[in-house]
Formats: sequence, structure tokens, C-alpha cells
Amino acid sequence: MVGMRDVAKRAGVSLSSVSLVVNGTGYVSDEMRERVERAMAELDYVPNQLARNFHRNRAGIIGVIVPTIRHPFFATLTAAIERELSARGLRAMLCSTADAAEGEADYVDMLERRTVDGLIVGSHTAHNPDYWSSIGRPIVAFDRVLGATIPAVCSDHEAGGRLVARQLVESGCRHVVMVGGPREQFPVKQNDSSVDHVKQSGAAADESFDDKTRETAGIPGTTGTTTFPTVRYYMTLERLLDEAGIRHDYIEAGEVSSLEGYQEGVMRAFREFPDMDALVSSDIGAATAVCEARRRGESVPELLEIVAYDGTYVADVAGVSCVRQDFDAIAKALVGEMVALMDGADGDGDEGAGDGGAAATAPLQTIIPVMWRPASTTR
Amino acid sequence: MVGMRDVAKRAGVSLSSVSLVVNGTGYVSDEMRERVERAMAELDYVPNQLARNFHRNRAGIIGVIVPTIRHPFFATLTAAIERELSARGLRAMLCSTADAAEGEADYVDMLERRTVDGLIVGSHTAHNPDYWSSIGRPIVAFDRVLGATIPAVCSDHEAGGRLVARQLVESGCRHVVMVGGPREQFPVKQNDSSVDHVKQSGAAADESFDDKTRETAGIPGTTGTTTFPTVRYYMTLERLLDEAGIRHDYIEAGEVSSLEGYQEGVMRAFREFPDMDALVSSDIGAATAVCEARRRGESVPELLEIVAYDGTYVADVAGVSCVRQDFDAIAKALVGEMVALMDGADGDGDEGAGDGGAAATAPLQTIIPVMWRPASTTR
DNA sequence: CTGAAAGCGCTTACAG
DNA sequence: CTGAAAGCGCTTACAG
Repeated sequence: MVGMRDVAKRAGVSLSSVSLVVNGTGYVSDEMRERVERAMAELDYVPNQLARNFHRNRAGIIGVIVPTIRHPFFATLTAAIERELSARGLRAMLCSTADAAEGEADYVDMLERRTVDGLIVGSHTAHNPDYWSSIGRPIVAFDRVLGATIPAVCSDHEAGGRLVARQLVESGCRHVVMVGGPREQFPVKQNDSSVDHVKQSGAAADESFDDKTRETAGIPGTTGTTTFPTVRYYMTLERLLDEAGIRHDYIEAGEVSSLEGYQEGVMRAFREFPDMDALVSSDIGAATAVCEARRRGESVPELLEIVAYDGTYVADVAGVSCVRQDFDAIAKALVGEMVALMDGADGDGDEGAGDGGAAATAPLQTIIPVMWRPASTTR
Repeated sequence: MVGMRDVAKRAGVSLSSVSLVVNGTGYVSDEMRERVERAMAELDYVPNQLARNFHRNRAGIIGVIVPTIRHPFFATLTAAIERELSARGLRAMLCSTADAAEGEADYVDMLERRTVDGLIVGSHTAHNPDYWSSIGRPIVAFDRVLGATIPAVCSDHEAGGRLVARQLVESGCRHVVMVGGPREQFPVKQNDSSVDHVKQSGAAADESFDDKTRETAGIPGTTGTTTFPTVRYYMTLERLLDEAGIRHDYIEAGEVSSLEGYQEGVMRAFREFPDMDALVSSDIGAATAVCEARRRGESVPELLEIVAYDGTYVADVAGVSCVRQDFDAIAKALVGEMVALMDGADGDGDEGAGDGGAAATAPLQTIIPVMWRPASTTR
């Protein structure tokens, strides 16, 4: 392997001169530059990034933790993140919790060993906020709160719930079925600790669950919880449907990492609620519903209103109305926070984001607006 | 940052003893091990992977080049690759040509600088085989031939074409419309240099194009071409439909990196060929067709037979028959070839896979069987 | 089995 | 502006 030393020898100059030329740092005389460049060309010299990384103590790589890249939501998000990282000279390492033998702990290990410079966490987690906060290396969370010291970026799911509710109310639906994630992710309310798995309408959802959750599940003295902001979407929707006097049922579709779960959930909806006139689910659930409705000969949206939540290309393909999450804005915010943390970590010693005495008791939470996209009628 | 030196000092032993304990290499006395481990725990020592990588001259990372991770085909493939890499202690770096500012050349650059140890190439390429062969570092191609010295893994697309043809013939279709990639990727036949973009039936497709392609587009003296094996699928299908006297038309859907292209192509199929009774496309095209057929009130498969090619979860959701590529087997083969190359490269000097004088004039090509999966009737 | 030493390829103060 | 030197943290022959 030919190194800078060989180039220096060949060009008859010192090592540092070669380094200066290679990196374009500082001034080098034209003659020097030319000699070095000629030597590099003659020897086919290629700088060794491994050595550079070692010296800089930076890998130039961010780990992106998602349940599975197969899911269109995470595929779309990850693509946007990769673009943002790339624009800042960083690379994305795929860190799936369902597609690999590794779990979150292994990726955190990679973070500590500096295989990656930071972690964008979009997966579920069983760890408590203390775990995440104590790592002291750049971590940014997507759509979940990992702890008071971990910046989080979330879609405005309450707005999403309102958008869907408005559509359903305006279209005169009488019986809405929602197919969504495990109900146990919803916060447990103190006066109603046993939540039915198929929740029947009637019990008004509490939109301001956040404070209560902090009390019950949160860590004393911090505002961090592991609650998923996503559930606010369903809770808002349920509350608004209740107010409008519209019947609604909820079917659990299993973990997000299981793509089949939503298909099964939708099938159950058709079987168990033959009189449903609206179905609300993720893109995959909605697309499944369109295809299944066709098999059954029901026309849309006359008989069955279908609304998708997420707005990836799968909603496009299905041709349904949807709430679209702003993937580009989410990615931009996530990477922006990440870069800020990395720059900050440069300054301090080795405890970049620890339980520092600095400001920030409230978690840095960035809320990204969502959009309503009606089904295209003209395609 | 606490390093091995600090641990050694704390434990009162030498550097190398610490290294032995950390790596579990060789024999260390129990007392020694215990002292070192205590010191590591007390100091919160974490090995620095950057230094290790530097020393080993290995990043432990493979770049996976795909057009875009958003596409369900590449998402599914990449997930399978990640799993295989992970099983061998390697990581996957996302290298999109459409989702990032970088192009193939930048990823090759990363390969040469050793930011990654190898490259799995699943994207299109404008480069000629010489370009790829001359790189002399581990590269494996998926579903395309990059040059005689680059191992390739391909699905058995001719079998795929036969499977689809059989289904169409058996179901008594009279007019098949195919929505696929740019026709210009098809090999140019010498006696028919102008290929219509919308190819009309009648002209028998030449299945044995490979030899001719080598003559026209190939590099003299090698068997390498940049032709995409994928086109064999359509060519086989067209030939068999011709033999069966079934009319067929072809609509170009644009590059694979454009997810919208297939949707538009399918819409065109409905508009331009109102009498079509079968539509063949990728998963996304097929799913779009199901949803569009529903909008139009056509029932399936009575009026319109829809067949998908790829067999990702999108075909599942649409509930259509499909040819399924064996993603797990593909990934296993790709990673297997990659690891073999990496191990080989360890042995030689710096020219691992160059234009070596060793055997191998014929490209190492692994063909992975495909499967027919009929539409589920019971869901 | 353990320790002292050299070296991986690069960058960066620090003298000239 | 250029050169000699030290050092990043780890691993690995090589002596004891």
C-alpha cells in the first residue's frame, strides 16, 4: 500500500508538504504542489481514510436505527436522512433492529466505540430515559422521547388526528374502524388502568395525557418518558369522533416491524365490522383495504372511506386520501440536531451530552407539521 | 478519553496484557484478567474501534449501492443484505445514487480510500467493464454484469418469464400489456437496430441475445458487458407470448429510481389499451393496476389478470399473483462472494482482484431461482 | 505467560 | 513557506 511517505520520497519533499497538498490546507508553492501531485499520480496514491478517521477521532458515519428498512415509512424516512447527511459530508449506516442480529444495545455499543459518530433512533425501545441520557454521545430521537437530554423530532400528530377527523365528519361517516399499533403503547390513565384491546367508543380519550404519563411512567425530576408521540394521533382522533357522536373501533395491528400485521388487521376489520363505512390506518393498511374492498366489489369512497396515515408512495399507489408526514423536514431537523450535538461534543471533553449542568431541563422537541392530501380524482 | 494505556497503568500491568484481555486472544492468568477487568470497569474503558480499524486496515463496513432505498424491491433486498452482513460481523452503509448527492464514482472513491471494505452494486451504471475491473478491490454485482472479473448474482429471469407466460396462456388472455423499464436497456439486435419504444407484437424476441450483445456492446476479448440480466425476463415473455399467438404491448415506465414512473405507465396502459385483459409489471405497477381497476369498477381476475414481478410485500398487499425473487438467497450469495473476495484480498498484496493472471476468464455468475406465487384466494 | 517496543498512515503544532 | 518530530490508540511480533 502506497502511503504519503512514499509520495514524499518520490517527490523529494517532506511528509507535511504532501499532507498540505492532499488536504488543500494552508499555502503551498505552485512548484511544490505540482511535484507532489505528479508523484501522487505516478504512484496511484489514495489517502487512507481509516488513518484519517483514527486521527480525527471521527468515523463520519451516523447510525440510523429503524425497526426495518422494508417498511415504506422507514424507507422513505431513511432515504431523506441519507440525503441530508450526504449534504453535510456524512454517511448513513443502516441499523435495523428487525433485519439484523443486532439490537439497540449493540448500536449503542458501536456509538461508544466510535464506529459511528451519532445515532438517530427511530425504533421502539425498552430502555428507560436514564439509559439514553447517560450515554453522553450524540443521540437524536425520532417520534419518541428518550429522555430529557435527548433532542427529539416529532410529527404534529395531534394536527394529523384533527385533519382525519374533519374529513370523516364532513363525509358523513357513521362507523370508523382504525387499524393501528399495539394499544399498550398508549399511556395508561390513572382512573382507567385496564384498557380493552379493542377499545369501544364512548370513553373520551384524554388529550393531555402527557403530564399524567410523566407522573406515572416518567422519571422523577425529569420530563423524559419513553412514550410514543404517535399515539396522540389516535387519541386526538378518538376524542373528536366522540364529540361528533361517530362510532369508532380500534384494531391492533401488531408491531410496526411486522408488515403483515396491518394486512391482517385490515382483514379483521372487514370481517368483524361489516357495517364500517370508514377505515383509517397506515399506508399499508389503507392500501390493503383498497385492494380488499375491490375483491369484495365495494366501490370507494362511496361505500367505504379509506384514509391513510404517513403518506409514502404506498398511499400514492393506493390512490387514497392521507395525512402526509413531511419526511424532508423531519430529516432536516434530525440531521440538524445531530450535527449540532457533534459540534458541541468537539468542544467539551469526552462527556458531550451527559447530565451536564447547562440549561435545558425541558427536552428539545421539534414539532414538524403534517399535511392533508386528498385522494387524487384525476389520475 | 480513557485508553488502554490508562487501564494498564491503573491495573499495574503492561499494555499488551490489557490488549490480550480485551480481545480474549491467547492465555492470560486469571489474576491478571481480573485486575485488568476491574481497572476497565473502574475507568469505564471502551475500546476505540477507529484505532482498531486503522490497525487492521479494515472498516468492517460494506457499501450497498442501490438507486433508492425507497423502492420496495431495493428496500427488501437491502434488508436481506443487512441481515447477512450482520451475521458475519459486517455492517451496511447506505449508498443511494438517487437519495444522495453522491454517485457511483464517489462510492468507488470510498472503496479506494477504505472507508468501506467492499461494494455491492445494485444500481445502474454508465461505466464500462474496464472501469469496474480495474478497481482491484472487493466488488460484487447484483443483476448486472460489470465485467469479467466482477462476480455477479442474478435472479433466473428467464424462468421468471416462463412462469408468467404459462399463467397468461393458461388463463386464456388475448392481449397482454407489460409495463417495464426503459426499452433502451434491451440489447440492440444487429438486424433491427431501431427498436420502437412501444414494441408491437410480431417480431420474435431473440432469447440468445447474449452472444450478439457481446459482439456489439461488449469489450473485445472479454465476456463482460453492462447489459442488465433483467431484460431477459421481458424478452423470454415476449417470445413465449408470440409463440402462443397472444398480442402484447410494452410501455416504458422510466427509470427504476422513479417510483412514480410505474404508476404513470400503468395509467397509460389503461388509457391506451382499453381492451387489455392482462397487465404485467413490477409490484408497484401491479398494485397500482389493482387500485385503478377498482376505481374503474373492473373486477379481478375475471376481467383483468394482473401479475407482479418481484414479490415484495407490495405484491402481498395488492393480493396479486407474482414471480417472487428469492431475496434471502440473493443476499446470501452476494455476501458470500463479498466475504470470499475480502479474504482473498488479505492474502495478496494490494491488487486483490485486478487483472490477475489467475484462472477465471468467464465471469463468476450465480443464478438464483425465482418462485411463482399465485394470488391468495383465502385472505 | 508477561513486558517493552515498533509501527499502522495521517495530521498538527512547532521550529526553521 | 517547508521540514523534522510527536502522537492518535491499538495490535503484534519479539524477547524475556
